[in-house]
Amino acid sequence: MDHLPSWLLSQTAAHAQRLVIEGFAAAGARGYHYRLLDSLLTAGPASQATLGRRTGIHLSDMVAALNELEAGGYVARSPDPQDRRRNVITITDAGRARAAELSDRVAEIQDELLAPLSATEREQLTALLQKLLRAGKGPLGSPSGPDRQPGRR
Amino acid sequence: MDHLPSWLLSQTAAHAQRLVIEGFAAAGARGYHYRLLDSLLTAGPASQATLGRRTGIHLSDMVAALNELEAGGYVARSPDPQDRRRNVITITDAGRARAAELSDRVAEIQDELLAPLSATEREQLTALLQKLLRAGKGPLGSPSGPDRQPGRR
DNA sequence: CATATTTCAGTAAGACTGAAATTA
DNA sequence: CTAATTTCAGTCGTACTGAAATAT
Repeated sequence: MDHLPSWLLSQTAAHAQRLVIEGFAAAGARGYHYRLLDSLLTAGPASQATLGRRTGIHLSDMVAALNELEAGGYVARSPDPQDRRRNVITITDAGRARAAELSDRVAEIQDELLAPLSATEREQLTALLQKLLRAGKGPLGSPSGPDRQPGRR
Repeated sequence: MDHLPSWLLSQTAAHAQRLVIEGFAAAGARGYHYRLLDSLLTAGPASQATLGRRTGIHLSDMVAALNELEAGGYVARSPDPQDRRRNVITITDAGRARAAELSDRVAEIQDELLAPLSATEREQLTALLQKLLRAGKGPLGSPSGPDRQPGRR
């Protein structure tokens, strides 16, 4: 049983998630919040659909997660004048501060999680997981670029 | 974001779990069932509490999972005459067949999951996850041996 | 017409908390 | 008394399905 990669992944992921939840709970945050703020910071404002593609968060979960971030003043939702189906999500100054705060916690969590591994082993693990993920997600890797103008016809 | 080990673990584990759920759904099973049957096969009959320690399944979830296995005729629950608080869980012949069936599916799933990795990389990944898990679970590793006679006083 | 986006209601497996009843 | 075991009722974060409403 402890030779099955799928089981090992579930268990280590559960362990990692325990640490994340524990680390974020004190700040009243959860994983989705950090994922979204980080994506907005590093890749800029985007529609909810694009955010979903970038972060792997389901569009149906996006609504509630953004509601929470908006209620905290960490992001702003504004209608896109170019495409009135869309909301443009922008990070606020408070959101930037929040992202920095959560980023610190995340760094601590990685250290705690990876404590049993050497620096070389950590890099190996990261590389292996990335390889697994990139290949597993989709044959073409789903570009997930910036919102493009939809074909007007 | 895709440099954070905790995030990579969540994502790869989610991917693995999609495969497992998909593979087991056709057989009307879920992960807990396989974990329990495998533990009964390889480590023998046990009380529910011991099974929980061996499989990492919560005792509060154990009840429902064993109910399901019992309803399928895969395990038998019988009171322990030595300690009337306990149930002794035993795998049946049907349970052994079920375990073999699920085991085949699990093997297929590992192949699909690990397809992007070479044999050496698969071993590396397994070893790294094991190291992470053993160190992370508990400083002393929680022996989880066979049911011992409780102190009679 | 088909497609994309946002939203809502509900489901699911896994992991957990808290408490009750029984027995050691 | 304390401690262990089984059971039940519920919560939680993550992930997903299906459908509606709106706009392209």
